[in-house]
Amino acid sequence: MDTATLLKSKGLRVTPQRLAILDILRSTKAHPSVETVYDLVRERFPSISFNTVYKTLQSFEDAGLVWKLSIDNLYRYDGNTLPHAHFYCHRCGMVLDVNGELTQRFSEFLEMARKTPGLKVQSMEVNFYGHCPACRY
Amino acid sequence: MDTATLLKSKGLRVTPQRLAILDILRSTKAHPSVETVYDLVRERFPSISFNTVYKTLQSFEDAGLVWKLSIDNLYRYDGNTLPHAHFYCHRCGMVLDVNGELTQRFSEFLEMARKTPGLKVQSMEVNFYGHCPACRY
DNA sequence: TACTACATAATAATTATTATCATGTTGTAT
DNA sequence: ATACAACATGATAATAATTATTATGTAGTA
Repeated sequence: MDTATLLKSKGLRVTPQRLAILDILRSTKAHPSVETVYDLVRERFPSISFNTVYKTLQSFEDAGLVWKLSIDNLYRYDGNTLPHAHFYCHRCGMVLDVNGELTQRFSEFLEMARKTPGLKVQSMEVNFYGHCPACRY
Repeated sequence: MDTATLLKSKGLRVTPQRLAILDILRSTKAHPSVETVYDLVRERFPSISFNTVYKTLQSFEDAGLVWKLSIDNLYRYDGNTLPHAHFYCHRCGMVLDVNGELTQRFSEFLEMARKTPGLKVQSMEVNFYGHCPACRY
């Protein structure tokens, strides 16, 4: 779906800044932090403020357009909201999607937790930590 | 095992502060933050510094005595280092262990991720988010 | 075209985590 | 028992990341 249409469909206003920010998240698999999105969007909007990026990402998450991940005590944004696990490299800080068999099991895991009496489970995060291919030694 | 013996077995020095801190973690299921451990240990050692608690917890984690969890961008310490999942209540901030069927599956999940080519997976965190029994409405 | 509600930008405050360094204490060897 | 080297502690400060405030600007709607 077209990015402007996507924003409208969630009842969000369409501004050049928002289009740029959402386009960035939709086109990367790098799971950028607010800071990184800020750096990227400044290439096109040099005068955009950090606060705008921060608040915009927040509203995107509230609308369910993006996934706000908490990995190693850092927030990272993922344009892919489908359930999947993540890997964090302790050496270089890179965040990768973990694909394969795990992804199918992911939802089963969530369903299992939802059966815990008393708990109202809204979301789930699965984070692996270690070294990525480039940093492996 | 006796707490002093446990410290020694990991090559760590035994001090009154360390005994108190490790005892706290071994006797609670509350997954306290550094700040909370600091508050608890001050009941017995009113002049202990935050830094001591912070550094001590860090060395405990390095020695594998405790588990440093990253949940909702906050570090929490768990005296139980056996693999298990956690639940975080967005309302009250409480962290609970998730027991049952999930715990057995936890290690399978880790093994699955370890099969991902190229990755060197060291650890794994599974965090559920939602409302706890007391905060459910 | 005008108007209202929301978005933006500049700035500042807050919170959590980590660092520095002088002094004190533990473990070990005498 | 004593002394000493290595590490722990406490006081303080710095850092890093996240969130708040507010005046001005713009999108959406009538």
